[in-house]
Amino acid sequence: MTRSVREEQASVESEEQQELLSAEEEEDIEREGGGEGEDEEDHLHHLEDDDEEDEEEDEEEDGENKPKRRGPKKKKMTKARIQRFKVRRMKANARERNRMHGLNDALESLRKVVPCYSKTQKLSKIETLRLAKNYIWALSEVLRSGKAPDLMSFVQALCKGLSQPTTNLVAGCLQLNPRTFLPEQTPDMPAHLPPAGTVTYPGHFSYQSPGLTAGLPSPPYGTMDPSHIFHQVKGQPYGPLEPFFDGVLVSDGPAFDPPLSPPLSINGNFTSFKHEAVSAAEYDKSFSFSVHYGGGGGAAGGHPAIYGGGSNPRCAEMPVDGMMSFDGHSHHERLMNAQLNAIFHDS
DNA sequence: TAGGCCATCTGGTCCT
DNA sequence: AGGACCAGATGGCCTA
Repeated sequence: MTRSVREEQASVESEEQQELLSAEEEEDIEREGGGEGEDEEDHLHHLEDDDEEDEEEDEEEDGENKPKRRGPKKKKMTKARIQRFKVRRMKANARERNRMHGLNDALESLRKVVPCYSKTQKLSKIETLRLAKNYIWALSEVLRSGKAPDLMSFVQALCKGLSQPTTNLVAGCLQLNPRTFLPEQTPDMPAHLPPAGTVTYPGHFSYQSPGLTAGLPSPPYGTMDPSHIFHQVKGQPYGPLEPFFDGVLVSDGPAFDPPLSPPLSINGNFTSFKHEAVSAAEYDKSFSFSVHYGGGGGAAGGHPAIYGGGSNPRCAEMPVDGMMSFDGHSHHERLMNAQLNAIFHDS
């Protein structure tokens, strides 16, 4: 059953319960003070109620067989009490449903601002949270260090602690569209995006979150030049995130546990970034990374998990339709693709 | 068929 | 008292 069908069914059930609820409320009022229900008493008997009615009962029923219970007397559930309990329970259920829907909505919002958003292939709740945590951590590291990480370490930062399927999804997503991770402002930027929350610096790109929509909280991404984020730092194999990967670069699993509150420096000096030129020839030579990594060995062959996992449907058949995408190939995207090529081919 | 994921129900606890 | 929050239980759906 798809989620939408589920939700529809849930809403139908909810409506039915609303009707039932109002009907029972009437019934409750109608019956107030009358009747002594015996049928549903057993499983509701433990419930306490403060009604004045039925104060005296049950005392001699158990006799000496059971030890006397301390505390307030348990009161028998009358029909009216049962009805009130049901109404209360249904109200509580409805509230809980709404609460969980709100939680899910928030989670959906999070999915949209995290890399790899796809309408058709949604990340699970737990994976969304993990990826969001990694994303925040990686971006914070970039801000803190003031240096650009190489793409490899950035991707690995995103994938730390994620399941194999999600790792493959992230890797595949990155291959399909590197700018999904750190898009630049382009003329084809969705017009509905509000300028609010968009921080711009002279001479730099104004970064907007891929899935940012009006009404959503502004992610703390700030502004940065994507080419700086993804350029490979020569002589610096892992970039500023290197300490973060020491000893865990290849490992995959729950070992990853970055500090809960990474130092965040929003005053990072982005103007000190230098462009590292990638020639068009170099780009053309290496622009063929697709399909290279989907071998299917997973981490078994000693490779990082992002190169394997061909058995995973989430990787093998990447849903492109719902994926966040930006038309056209900008210079920056070509740079990113070139780096991706280098990464996936070198390993 | 087992396992993962999910929605929902439920009772307990805490807070206003 | 009532609502919010939480965690456990349960059952359905999907996939390998």
